[in-house]
Amino acid sequence: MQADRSIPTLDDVAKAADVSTATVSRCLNLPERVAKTTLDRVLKAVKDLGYTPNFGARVMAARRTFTIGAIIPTMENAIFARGLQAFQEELRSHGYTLLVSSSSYRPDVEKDQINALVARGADGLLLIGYDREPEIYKYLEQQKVPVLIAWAFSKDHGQPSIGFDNRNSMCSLADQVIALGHQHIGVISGITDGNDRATQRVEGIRDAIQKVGNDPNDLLVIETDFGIQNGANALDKLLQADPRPTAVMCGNDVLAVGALRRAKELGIDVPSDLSITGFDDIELAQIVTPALTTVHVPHREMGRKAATELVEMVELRSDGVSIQLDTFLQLRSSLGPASGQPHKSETK
Amino acid sequence: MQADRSIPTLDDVAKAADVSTATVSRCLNLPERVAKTTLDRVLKAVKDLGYTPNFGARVMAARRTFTIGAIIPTMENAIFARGLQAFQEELRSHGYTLLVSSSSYRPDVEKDQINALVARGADGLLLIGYDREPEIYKYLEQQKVPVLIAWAFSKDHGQPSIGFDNRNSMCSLADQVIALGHQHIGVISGITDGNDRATQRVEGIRDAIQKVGNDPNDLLVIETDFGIQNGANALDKLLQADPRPTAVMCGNDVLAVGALRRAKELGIDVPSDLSITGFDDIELAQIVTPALTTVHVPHREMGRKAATELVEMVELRSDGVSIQLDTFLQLRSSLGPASGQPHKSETK
DNA sequence: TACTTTTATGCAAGCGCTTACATTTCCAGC
DNA sequence: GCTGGAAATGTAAGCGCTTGCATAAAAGTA
Repeated sequence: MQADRSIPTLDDVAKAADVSTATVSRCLNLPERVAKTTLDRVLKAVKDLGYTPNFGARVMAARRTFTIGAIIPTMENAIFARGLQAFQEELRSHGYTLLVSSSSYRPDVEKDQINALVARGADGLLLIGYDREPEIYKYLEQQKVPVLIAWAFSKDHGQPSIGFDNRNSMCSLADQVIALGHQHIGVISGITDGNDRATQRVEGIRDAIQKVGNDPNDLLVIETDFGIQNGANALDKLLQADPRPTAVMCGNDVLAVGALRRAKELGIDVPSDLSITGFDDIELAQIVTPALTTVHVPHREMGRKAATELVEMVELRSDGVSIQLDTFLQLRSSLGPASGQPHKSETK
Repeated sequence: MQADRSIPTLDDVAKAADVSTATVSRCLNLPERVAKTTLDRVLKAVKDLGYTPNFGARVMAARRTFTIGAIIPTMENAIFARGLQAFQEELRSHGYTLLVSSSSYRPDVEKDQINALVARGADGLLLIGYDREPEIYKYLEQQKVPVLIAWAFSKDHGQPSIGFDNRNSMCSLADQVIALGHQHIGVISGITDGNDRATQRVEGIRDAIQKVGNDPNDLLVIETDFGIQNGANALDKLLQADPRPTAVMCGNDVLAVGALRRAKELGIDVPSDLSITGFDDIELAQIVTPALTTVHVPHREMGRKAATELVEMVELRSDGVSIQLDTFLQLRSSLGPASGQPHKSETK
């Protein structure tokens, strides 16, 4: 009961076990280089004193933390959660701890957090998307912290990344929408400024429009912050357009669910009066009624692979490779033929 | 372009600005105690070199990190997300950084993470619920890390906490369910072992049953892991019971949404054939069809208050107080009168 | 002008740990 | 019983920063 003595240090343990601090340190880090009997004695002392190594000191002396940092735009919903969970599990199996921060989609906050994480000695960083000030990349390079970008993939960026082609994926979905006869497509997008993923997705839709010979600039796009409510409000605006869109493509499932809800509130039937699509295929997408047509993103796989790759980078076995994952269309009932278009069940 | 020189240190800055390291340190930490001209010179050097303080060293020397750690059971869904977001925002306004880990509902993982966070110098910790090995509390006390428990409130525990009365809240909901004529209630609960919140919620239902003079031990309870799918599967089991329950009360909204989905798949109409209730009132609850009757928990308020209180504790202005928040019943359409019971719209 | 305060800076001692290198101990082999 | 090399342990020099104390410079004061 050495009650309120202060926190025990390596030194205390060394004294208790009657060895040098070096030996204690070795017991903790390279036990095989210590005689069995001393090991036992030291370990007992550690236990008796309830000793835990001071991380700051350890970091400083050993220059390694076995910590990986991740900064995601938001924790408020499932979009990043599933991938991150897989990321964490995989990291854990490699002996790393994950620390997460969320930036609320604000570049300045993200910058602070990158700083915080780096200063705290993160061995590596997982960041979402490419778009950020170049000086951040410069800083990271200078600090020699390996960075892996996730949720995006593009050949045009130097950074190693693991993700999928947001543009092409969305384009495929748009192809499908167009094939169903939709001429007037409205888009509810996340804020594209500083968000390459959102930008690419809108571009994908434009690509599809261009392919069929229409003018991509006619595309009706509403940008809005993240959130179900925002999706709902955006739909209102879209519905005022003339001609009114017959299909609304959303930049992500959350916005789509919002749009869906508002449509329901307004008595607009989905999909017969209006088609709505999402992107991500989060769990929510199959829960809502009607279930959401969306682009399926392999979140777990992405998280897992990101972890293995980042560990490789941290342990200097890799300079960082980029991996492209495949998405696929998840067709569900929220997408149907354009109203007024001929289709099977049409009676009039 | 002092290209690949190594990471700049305080020393480098001191040399560049031609002052002592102490002065540089002061410029960074107590700028008001430094002459304006030197301040400018030092700040310029800091900028030129792209200097960032080494956190480990700083922690070691100053014994403060301005970091708060939080360990939540899961990031995979919104249950903790909203509260945590508010928690983080509030912390940020006090100058603290939040680091989050998730334990996947596994006590051993949680223990590791508590260790990791403490070792990393977290100034304070936010933990969910009371139930964990006593030695963890002992360790935390020894390490002098203030801990605040959230998402639970009870007078029977020594730990300061901020939350609500899980038992009473669920009891009120059960009262309501019983008042609607439901005699056979099935329960889908999270795993109660090591989870006081889940335990309390089930107890709350038993309380309500007892109040009306029935035997609380007759209550049909299925425990299952977290997840929509698990909720769905649990419903299957519950439906095999004889007599079949007319109402299913779920330990949280996620399980409830799963049950709802399965009911829909089985062609069971909610609420006319079966009532389903949740707990938490996450966004999902009002998105599903029919919208979920649930217990509303003031997540944001809880997060915000937890942050202010924990900061008080960390800065030794408080020993930790416990705060109880109120929940309220959020009645929506997934709960109706027991089938076969007389009610307004009954025709036969 | 000489003397006391105040303000700005420097000096140097750690903070708790790791690790290269030095030293001691042990034991196989003769 | 000696000797040499391997194995175990100790010594001590940092890692990069903060901060109490000492000192120097500036500003009042009479």
